[in-house]
Parts: sequence; structure tokens; C-alpha cells
Amino acid sequence: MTHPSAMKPRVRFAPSPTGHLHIGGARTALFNWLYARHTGGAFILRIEDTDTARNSQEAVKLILDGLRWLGLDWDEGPLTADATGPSQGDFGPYFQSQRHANYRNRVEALLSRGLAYEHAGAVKFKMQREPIAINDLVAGQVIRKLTDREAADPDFVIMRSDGQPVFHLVNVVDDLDMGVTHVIRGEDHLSNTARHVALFRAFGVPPPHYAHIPLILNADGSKMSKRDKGASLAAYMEQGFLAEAVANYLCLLGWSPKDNREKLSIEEITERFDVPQILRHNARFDYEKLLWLQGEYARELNDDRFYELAVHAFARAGLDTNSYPLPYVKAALDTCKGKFKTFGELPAYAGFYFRDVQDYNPEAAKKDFVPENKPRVQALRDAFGKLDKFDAASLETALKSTAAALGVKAGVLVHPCRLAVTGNVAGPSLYHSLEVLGKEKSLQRMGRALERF
RNA sequence: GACCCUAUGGUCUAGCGGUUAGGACACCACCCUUUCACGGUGGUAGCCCGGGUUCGAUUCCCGGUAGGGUCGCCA
Repeated sequence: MTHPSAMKPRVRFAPSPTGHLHIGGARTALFNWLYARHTGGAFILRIEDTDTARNSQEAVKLILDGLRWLGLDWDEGPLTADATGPSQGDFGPYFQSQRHANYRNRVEALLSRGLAYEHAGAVKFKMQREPIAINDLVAGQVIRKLTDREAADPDFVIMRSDGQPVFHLVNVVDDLDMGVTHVIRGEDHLSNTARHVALFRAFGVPPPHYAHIPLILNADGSKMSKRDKGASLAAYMEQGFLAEAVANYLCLLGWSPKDNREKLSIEEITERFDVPQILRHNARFDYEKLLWLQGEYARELNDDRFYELAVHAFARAGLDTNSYPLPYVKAALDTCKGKFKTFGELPAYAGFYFRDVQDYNPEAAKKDFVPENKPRVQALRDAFGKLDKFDAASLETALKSTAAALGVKAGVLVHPCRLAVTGNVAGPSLYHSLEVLGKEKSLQRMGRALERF
């Protein structure tokens, strides 16, 4: 058999479909994908659905959707969430639930050679007691000794009493059968690797290269469990993050281009990425930094994608932009460009364009909707009412001259006006907002607000 | 309890025996400004501790401490 190093790299992402796609899992997939693309190798997606009690097709769908959203295309693997559905690649099926014969044969082989034995209806593998050396591409050479519990009974179950194969067995058998050359996975598997190496030896083949990547921790340094909000890739998809921002950020956790750059396209990263450069220590997930990168990418979005994502965000919030003229929608969105980060923020930021002002920011109303401001806003409304051209420049001129006539600073009029028209204290340029809303709506909203003073 | 990995400002990191320890996010101040952002300028803040090795350790070795992982008929 050809040694793994002589072949084009074949890597895989092998999640178990028992819940959402974990952010750490997404990064593992990303690193595998990067390595495959960097080396011209193959990226395989394999679904490890051997835990029949906890697997679900819905979870498979979440994995496929998440990977596709991130732009991680796989060369081999399932095309749908259906375990018996279509797939691509010559080493299928890619669902372990469909590969039972392989496992059965492998177990039989071990049994017949005396390398495994039956115990209480299950099959256990005869694990060696001597320490096993693992040459890890990230961690270096690791000598794994037995723990005290393992020393008491080093053997482990590879097939349950109900005939179902266990993770350690299927993982190794599939990596072997699929010709996987590099196993890039979370560090939580490093201790398990001794068992996997022992199994490869039992099957008479050299183990693949291993690269155990550090884990992603919560901001406080604690373990990021499935329960933690922010642990799911779907959470970022739903909040309106851009896939390129999330992917870029994930790459910065445990890997660095080393030239002080932070924002890199996936193409640049693919070119520079390599496994030996992966850091050895865990990294905390910094939401603020992700947000910053998101802002960087959001600002340079082209118009078409910006409109599409914005309209989608409004729709998700229950605001139907389709009932407004397209030029109005575009003009409204143009005033928001570069002013917000995630699209999830957009409806709250600029929803006033697509619905009446329901309520005013309470604190601001208390401060701005006061008796002494009433004649001022009234005067401003009158000035706006006399405008023939209701565009930003004219509105700005009108506001400033009104302020001058009243002997107050522009801000004195700007704040209550913005609050009256948008209900918010912050938002797009006031003059442009008014222009987009139009004379009728603007005056009407100011009039309505005047009743609250 | 045992075994394994790790350790540069609050966070992500550059550094690979001699540096004023660099960058980014966050934070603070100021500027810009109709708000919020953006942008600009400046600033606070770091090599976990203790031993070695060395002329010299953030950097190499050992120990400690701390964090993380693993020891399932979960994956």
C-alpha cells in the first residue's frame, strides 16, 4: 500500500448529526477545507450517524446548510440530508449508517486474528498497554500513556452488544477505506488518537497524519458547550453576519498570516494557510472583533448584494419592502450603507422607512419633546412646509436658517426632529432620511409628534 | 484520581537568545460631524511564578500554578 504522504492529501470533516453545527466544528471544517484547497487535495464530508438515538436528518441539514453558507464545498460526500440519498465521490456511501457491512467485516477480521474478543455481547479491542507515540502536526510528538482507569482495563468496545459499531472503530475504518491522509480535528480527540493509531496498526496500515487543532473557548475562557449562545453557526447566520466575515474571523482563531493583517479574503488565506502554522493553544471567541470584521466587509458590499441582504433582513423582521416602489427602497437603503454592522440591526435602525413610527425612544422623548421645543419644531415644520424642493440640501439649509432665526444651534432642532420622524435617537443622515420619506410623510410625522410635547 | 495539551496587554496575535516587545479588537481622550457609524491623532495596558542553561532569557530545559482536553456499549 502506498504511504499516505505519497498521495494527494485527502481530508475530511466528519460531524455527528446530533444538533446544530457548532462554531468549533465549523472552524474544523474550514481548516480541513483550507488545507485541501491549499494543497490541491480532496475535501470529504462524512456523516457519522452511528448514534441512532440522537441522530436526526434535520441536524444533517443544518450541517450541509452551514457548510454551504460558509462556502465550504466538498469534493466527496452527501448532496442531501437523506442518508440513502444521492452523493458524489467514489468512496461512498458517506453516511456511516449505510456502511455497516464494512464495519462488520473489519470486526470479523480482528476477531479471527485474535485482536478483538467478545465480552458481554459486545466486541472489545485488545489495546496495547505500552505508551503510544503520536506525531502530531500541531502538537508535535505526544507520548500517550494509559490513565489509571485504562491501566485497569485498556481494552475498549468497538461493537455494541446490539451490533452497532462504535465511533473509534468506524472513524478508523472509514478513514482507512476512504484513503484519508490527514486527520485535522479538534484537540478533544488527541487523547483518543492512541486508540485510533492502535486500530490502524491492527489493520496493518500506517495511520494518517494527525493535526489536532486547539479549541474555541467562550469569552470568559470556559468551555464552549452546545448550550452556550454563540456556539452555533446558525446564530451568526440568523443575526445577519456575512459568511466571509465569519470565515475570516474563524481563521484568525488559531492561525495568523504573521504580517499584521487581519482582513484577508478566503483566496488569500487559502494561499497562505498551512497546517504546521496552526497555533497550539486554545482561543477565546471575541464577539466584538467578529463584529468589527463584519463591519469591514459590510461596508464594501456591492449594491446588489447589499439590497438583497437588506430586503431579506427586513422581511425577517416582518417588514415588507416589496409594497414600496423600488426606487424608494433603494434610496432608503442607500442612506444606511456603512452605518450598521450586522443585517439583523437593520430593521431597528431603518425600519421607520417601512412603517409608521410606533413609539418614541422614551428617554429621548423626555428630553426633546418638551414645551420649550414645541414652537421650535413647529417653526421647523413650517419652514419644511414651504420648501418646493424637498431634498437633503434644501432641508439642511432650511433647518439651519430656522435655527439661526431662533437663535439656537442646529442640534436643538435636529434631535427632536429625528425623534419625531424615526422614533430613534440615531439613524441615517436626518436630511437624507427626510428626503427619502418625502414631504407628506415627514410633515405628518412631525405634526403627530408635536401633540406629544 | 490518572493521562495529554497549552500559557505574550481584557481578547486575538507577531516574536523563534540581545527588540524602546510590533499589530488588531476593545477601552480612554481629542479632532471630524445633524445623530449613530466611518475616518484621523494620541493614550492606558503584556511576556503566569520559581529554579536552572547562558555573558545574556519573553524566547531553551525542569518544577509549580492556572486553563483546556481525555479516560463511555457518546461522538
